[in-house]
Amino acid sequence: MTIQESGTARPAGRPRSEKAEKAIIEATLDLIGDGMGVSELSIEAIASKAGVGKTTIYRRWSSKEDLIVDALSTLKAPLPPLTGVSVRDDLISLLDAMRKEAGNRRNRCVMNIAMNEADRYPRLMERFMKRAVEPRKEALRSVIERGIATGELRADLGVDMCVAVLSGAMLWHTKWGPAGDLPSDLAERVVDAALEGLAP
Amino acid sequence: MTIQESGTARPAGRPRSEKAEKAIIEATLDLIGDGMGVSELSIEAIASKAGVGKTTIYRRWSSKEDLIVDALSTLKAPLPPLTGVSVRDDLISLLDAMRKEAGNRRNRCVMNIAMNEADRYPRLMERFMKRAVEPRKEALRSVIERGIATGELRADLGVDMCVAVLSGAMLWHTKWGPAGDLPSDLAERVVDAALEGLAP
DNA sequence: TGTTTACGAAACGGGACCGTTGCGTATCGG
DNA sequence: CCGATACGCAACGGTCCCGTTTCGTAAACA
Repeated sequence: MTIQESGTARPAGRPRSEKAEKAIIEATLDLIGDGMGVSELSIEAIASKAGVGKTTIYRRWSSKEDLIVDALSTLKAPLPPLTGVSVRDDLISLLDAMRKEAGNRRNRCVMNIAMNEADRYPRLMERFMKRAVEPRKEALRSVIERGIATGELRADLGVDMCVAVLSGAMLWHTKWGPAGDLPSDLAERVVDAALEGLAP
Repeated sequence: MTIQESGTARPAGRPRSEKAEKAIIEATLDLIGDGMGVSELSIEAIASKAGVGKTTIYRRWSSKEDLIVDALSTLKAPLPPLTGVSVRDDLISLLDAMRKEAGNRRNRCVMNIAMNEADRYPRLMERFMKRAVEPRKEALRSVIERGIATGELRADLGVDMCVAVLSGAMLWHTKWGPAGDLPSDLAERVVDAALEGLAP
């Protein structure tokens, strides 16, 4: 037994390929992005698409769920910067970020997974929710709470109802709105409709 | 060749069992209700759950998709009666119907299928949308159009935006709201929040 | 150079379903 | 009773994927 040089113990032998690992994650996300559900994803398909042997996958992850958890974790969540000037502007920024993400194939299908398979893959979803959904929900909540504090929003509705109306309207458009990309002014129109109300 | 009695030609031999047919449809809906996606449904599982031979299924439907189309078609769509007095009351009726349906295990999972698998099973979804989604959307649209005509709703938003805000808020609650059944006054609160707006 | 570990490829036995076929039985009309 | 058709059941060969193992090769270190 030799003395390890630095703090990190460098194991003997050939090191694991970073490139293979990236390729596996990418292949996984690509397949999810092509509309695959969790149960339809097969290790063989991922390995084939990544140009990798199955062994290389099993060496790193002990189950399909573990792999998917790691793959989803690499999806970064860059929330848009908020000016903090008016609540209306910040809400538009947040909802417009939702619109842009909905235009991305990967993000859209990941959202599908989040909505459909939560029951069957609870710990996968728990982690994914924490990583991707909660930050957005929290950002929206904090803007709404600020609006309630400054009087820009009604205090009697509750934060959840405000979140529901705003993000629900965006969600509806991504799912059942006219086909094609969402119009670039959608976020602004949604916020104005929600803030001023449907009644005159 | 004998003369057929009535107009309907009664084929010779043992008639197909109505009971088996019902059992197959029920088993299919049950499995979907248990969270199965379309691709995970297997004919063998359906046959087993229905207490039926696979042959009995293949004799009636040539593909899994055909069976699912028929099964989904049996889900009735009893829209609530509308008083036609105030637009607000009719909107609450429609949204409360959504709330009640969301509490039903079968309907909830059918909704999941509609939202997730539309890309992969287009003709299945086309038929299902026509049968289950469109009538509700149309009912909502017609109430909203009436509201615009009578001046109870703003005319400048467009019908789609109103639909999005109202049903989007309900959709959000069913998916990401607090766990458990939706509160019984949810529809009323959603309608009031949407009509009067989030701003004071 | 030799050791150690990772690599891609291929093959394994096993399981789930597929869609089909044959079997013995049940249920209809004639 | 007879012919026709449907029934449940079991079995078929075929495909896909599982998770594991073996193989020859590649890349790190001593």
